[in-house]
Amino acid sequence: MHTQAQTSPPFLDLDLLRTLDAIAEGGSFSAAAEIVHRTPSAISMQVKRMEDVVGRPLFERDSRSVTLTDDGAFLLTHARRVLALNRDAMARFVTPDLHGNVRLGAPDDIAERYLPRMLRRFAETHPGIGVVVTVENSARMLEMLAAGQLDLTLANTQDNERSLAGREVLLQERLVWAGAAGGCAATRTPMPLSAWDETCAWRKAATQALDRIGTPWQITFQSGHMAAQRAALKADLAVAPMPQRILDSEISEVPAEIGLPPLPGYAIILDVADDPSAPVLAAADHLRASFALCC
Amino acid sequence: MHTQAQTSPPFLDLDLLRTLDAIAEGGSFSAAAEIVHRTPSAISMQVKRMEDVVGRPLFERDSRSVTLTDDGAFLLTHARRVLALNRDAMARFVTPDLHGNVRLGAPDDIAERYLPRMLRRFAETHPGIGVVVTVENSARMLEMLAAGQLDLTLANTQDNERSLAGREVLLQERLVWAGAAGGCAATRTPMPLSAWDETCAWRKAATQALDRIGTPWQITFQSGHMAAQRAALKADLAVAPMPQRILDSEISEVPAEIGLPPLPGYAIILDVADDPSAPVLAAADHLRASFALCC
DNA sequence: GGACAGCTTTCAGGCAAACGAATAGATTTC
DNA sequence: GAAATCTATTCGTTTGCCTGAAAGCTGTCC
Repeated sequence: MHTQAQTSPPFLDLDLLRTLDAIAEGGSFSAAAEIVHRTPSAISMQVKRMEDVVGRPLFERDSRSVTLTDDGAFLLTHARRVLALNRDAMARFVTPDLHGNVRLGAPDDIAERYLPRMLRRFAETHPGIGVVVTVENSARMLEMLAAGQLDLTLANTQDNERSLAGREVLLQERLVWAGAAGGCAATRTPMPLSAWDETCAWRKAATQALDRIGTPWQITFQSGHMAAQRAALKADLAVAPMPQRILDSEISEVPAEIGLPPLPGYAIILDVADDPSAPVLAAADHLRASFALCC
Repeated sequence: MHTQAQTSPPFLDLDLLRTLDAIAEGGSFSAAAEIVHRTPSAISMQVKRMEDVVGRPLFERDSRSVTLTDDGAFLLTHARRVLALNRDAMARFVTPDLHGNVRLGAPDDIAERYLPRMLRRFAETHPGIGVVVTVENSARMLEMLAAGQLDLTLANTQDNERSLAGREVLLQERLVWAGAAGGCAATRTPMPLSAWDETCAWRKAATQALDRIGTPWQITFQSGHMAAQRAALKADLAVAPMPQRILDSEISEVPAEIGLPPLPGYAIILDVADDPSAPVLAAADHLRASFALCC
């Protein structure tokens, strides 16, 4: 017997997942074949094996080109997570004694909520690399990156086509109207808003949405610190556009009955300076892996 | 040439990682062979291949038994993450159209910090299953489970033999004395403690440890909400027994010089009602996978 | 001390996967 | 409209991994 006992779940080998990723990247089986250094026939058979394991088609064959099915797309995001995780782990062995400093920028909501965890694990895999974190607003950090003052940076941005063009997206998420649980700030006129400064992507999204439906608003609280923003919301001083994930027992989404306009999504992007050093590349890979997992 | 081009990083196939996990679980190559339904010789060769890829020994051979090296242990945690991620993704295909509701209980520190992420990914893999979360203290939730008001629950407990007997442990962690970074609350007499109510496993562990060395203490802050606890710590109002993972830039471990007694570990357990439905089993599996990943 | 029972490892066969070449289909090109 | 060129797939051949048997090793039992 060579079939897996049904006690252990089926699994797709990394080899197959890498092929899936290559197909998505290259756009065709033959392009993928070059990427993974195999023949097109091998790709074809690997795809067949994958479809066999999951029991569902992963591609729609147009006899000219192939496109991912929903199941294929799902498996692709899974594949990318696993591959990033793998790269991250292998870094410990292939680049054992990488040394140097990495200057990383991050907006404070990310710096506060995600970076501690992520950088702790990075220190495990890359003990020789020091990370210097600069916390500023997203626009300022992109400037610093361009000016050579940062090696790589995370940033928040709106998730429309124009903003994301050519950018590497780590996370996309819906913005919601957040306010004190049970609070009434959203019912006041003009509506009190808490926000970062004018460059903030969330602020722009919120004010544009309000202007579109003609709701008057007013910035009543402005701070560059997430903690201060949260305090303002908890005190019911204002409402604010926030990523869904910051909601907790004290800060909740403003009920739909209030009639606030829907907010667009936003994205966290990763931007790396030109001609990055090996430590910078390692840090970038680690961030990719961490975000792929922890969202 | 069949060696990987150096452009693409080396990788260990899931097959090999599963073997590594099986060795750790079984304690020997031959035990692992039974687990993965292979012969001992295959295990031996797989290990050799793994060591070849990473370029370092993963096991120390005692000629009687094998023990993991540091590199091996590192790779094992990586392997378990990847395997859990895989099981989770495969659930979409092996249990395609599961429908129903799951009533899940969780203490608020877990509900606030972990569940949002975990449940979002669960919704991806099991779109037909709705999850209703109840947040209460751990003791109350075990009662509700016994009363049939919950289908499964997470709970905090001390990690001694008696508490864990027959329980499924998802996470074990050290408790530390947490206080404001640079704060002095721990030096006051009696020592001000922040804690949950009397049923809380952490509180019991802390007060017992203090009583044992005769340090006077006093509960100066009591709340059923994690956020409120954190606020009390940040304000240097009190110290509290906390899992290590909640430490951040504002809340840090009380320095050893203060002389506080060592705290026991604690555990997060998963308890499932008798005769669970298929959706409940799927949710339980997802929680297992998520916890294996996120710590 | 010798036989045994564990363990890991090595060494010959079998089988599944990848290669290379050829096939089939569809769009582009002149 | 026919050749050219791009796809994905199928057909034999070769390579790599697993199996099974046998060997080396080290403690244990009688």
